[in-house]
Amino acid sequence: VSKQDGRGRSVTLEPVDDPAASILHVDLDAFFASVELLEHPELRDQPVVIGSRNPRSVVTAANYVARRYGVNSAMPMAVALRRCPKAVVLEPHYERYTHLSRQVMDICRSLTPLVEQLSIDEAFLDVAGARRLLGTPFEIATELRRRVYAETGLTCSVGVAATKFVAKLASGLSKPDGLLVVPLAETQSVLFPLPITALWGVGEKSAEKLRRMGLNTVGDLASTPLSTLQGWIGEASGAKLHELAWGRDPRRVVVGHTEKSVGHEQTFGTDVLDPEVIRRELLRLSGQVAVRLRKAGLAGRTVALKLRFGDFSTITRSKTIAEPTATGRRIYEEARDLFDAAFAPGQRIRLVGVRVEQLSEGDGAPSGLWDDDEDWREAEQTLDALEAKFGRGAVRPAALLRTKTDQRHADT
DNA sequence: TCTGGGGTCCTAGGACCC
DNA sequence: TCTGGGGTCCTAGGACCC
Repeated sequence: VSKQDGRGRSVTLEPVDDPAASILHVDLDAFFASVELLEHPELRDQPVVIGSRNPRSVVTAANYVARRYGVNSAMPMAVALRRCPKAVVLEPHYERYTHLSRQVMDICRSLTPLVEQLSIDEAFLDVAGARRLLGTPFEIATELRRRVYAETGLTCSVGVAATKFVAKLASGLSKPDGLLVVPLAETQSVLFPLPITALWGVGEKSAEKLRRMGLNTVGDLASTPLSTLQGWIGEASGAKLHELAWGRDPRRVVVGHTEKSVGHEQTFGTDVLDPEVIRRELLRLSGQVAVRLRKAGLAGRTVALKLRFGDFSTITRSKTIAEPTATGRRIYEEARDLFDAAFAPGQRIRLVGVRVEQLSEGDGAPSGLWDDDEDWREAEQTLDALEAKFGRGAVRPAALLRTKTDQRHADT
């Protein structure tokens, strides 16, 4: 079968099989947009863009009709609407996406336990052990695509190869609604003609650097001596890219995934000059981060603050503390101190973010007294108000917690 | 009408230790 | 007597991915 991909290139799809190619990469097509179209089938042939209405928003997803106008994810909404004024803009509904994502992942897991979820709309499957029960990887991929469509109404693309990287590449080449098997023996002939940006980890900056060195295709990169490459782009990146260019990728499909950091950030509708507004936002973000940490049973030792200024320049400041924490109060205190040290009056703040790193399985969260997150938030707000009145450090959180608990007992 | 929010990984310098 | 090499941790910045 021969068909066109999203960029008008011709892609050949063959029902080939190769025992060495047992890794599947599943990728839902234009996921958020496709989900919204399930609810609005009448818009199917119109350009549809997902994003919020606020003036600083970006495109989170675009259907294939909109992409023909040059509209893509991460593009400022203003630019997207300039390119495609007739685009229908729909607000995102994350609960729907999460729900459908779960359905699709369940279908994957019914085929093999070796499923590694990469993001909300992507997963790797290793079907080496499923061959005798379910058939060749090609047959399994076909069945997977059939079931995803039958059970959710969504189309997906699947790449099949011997490695994760090539499988992911293959799903991208087959998009939308495609299936592409790259047998081990054909890996290099598929890889070498592709532009260097096809390599996982080569974005615009690296591509520009490599092009200046005369490298335009994956094949060019493969034939560059490793040490030369490392001299240009660094030890680790050089080695990794060189391996990928030859189609070598030792990463296995792993089922569990441990988070390394948890964070939240917020861009203001208009830049903020008042540091008190920033501190309030820091308190809110710290609380959100803490809630997520406690829900995951985690605590962290490093608190990182992120500030983006009116001119879009961005700084980060971080502080590592001795004991892991998962309380909004503690996270906020560090974030606020970092902010106070970094902020100079007159600066316009566009974005503020809080992230907690160096996570461990945490008894950093005091449990028992306050395991209810609503109570936490309320306590933190109360504390904030008291500090505003009596000054920082004038209120002992422990005392407040006790008072609050006593009061609840009294109410009961 | 110019730039979201969630992340991961790498680099590089300095402090510190053996 | 003027300065090695290996390792870890911390901090800041940046590229990249979805």
